[in-house]
Amino acid sequence: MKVATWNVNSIRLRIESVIDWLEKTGTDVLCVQETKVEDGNFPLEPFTSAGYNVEFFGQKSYNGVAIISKHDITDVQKGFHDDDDEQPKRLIAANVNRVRIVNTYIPNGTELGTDKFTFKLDWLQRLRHMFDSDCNLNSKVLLCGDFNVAMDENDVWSVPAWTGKLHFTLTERAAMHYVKQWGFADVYRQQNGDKKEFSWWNYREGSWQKDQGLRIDHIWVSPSLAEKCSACWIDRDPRGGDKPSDHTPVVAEFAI
DNA sequence: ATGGTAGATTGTCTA
Repeated sequence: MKVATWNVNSIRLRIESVIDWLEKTGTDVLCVQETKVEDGNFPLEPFTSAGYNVEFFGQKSYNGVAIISKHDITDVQKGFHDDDDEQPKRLIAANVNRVRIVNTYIPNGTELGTDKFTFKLDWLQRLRHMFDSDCNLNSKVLLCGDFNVAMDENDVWSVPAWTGKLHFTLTERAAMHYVKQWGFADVYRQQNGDKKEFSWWNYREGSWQKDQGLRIDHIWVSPSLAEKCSACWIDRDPRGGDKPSDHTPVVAEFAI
């Protein structure tokens, strides 16, 4: 089973390239973030025509997540259990092929010391608590998405440039590490050692051309799923195409 | 300190 995560930065604008990529790569499950569309306007038809099921949870203009799968999608959860309607649409979870898949668009944080930065840290606490209460460490659990955190020095193009900056502060990394300590392995690191590759490049400053990016899109899995992982890679092709998202897909393959 | 680009939307907000 091939599982991917991709922040598409508008599913409606990117619909053709997403469908093309799915068909070209034969991906079984694609988790997308920043769909930026209300559920009533989600472009469902292109996916069903291509043989995929979709569960989505979105809002106008901002945020929005979806799980796109060749297999049946069951036991869908949208948002945290205690969220009200006003909360940003940043999490969708479901069972696919007996794997609990949690797809998240973790808050950006905007700027250190702001309410939004605090919101990001609090959100990560809630994410950890969700695994504590809902998931068994012995079951197959996969957490993926745009985490908006680079976890170690090989995840940023320049350590001096990023030290103390949003996405790479010790505070954010510690909060993210607490989530990881539930029992997750980063399958990209497991499969690729210290390799330095990125999943996001700023639209500004010619970042893509200079390969000045961050690895902030991740696939983390529970121990029984880590055992089954045979490969994990970053597919740079979509980022180099016409009118690209600022993120590119991360893919993991499992022998299940 | 500011601006550089992009998307949804149409006056700004978010990233």
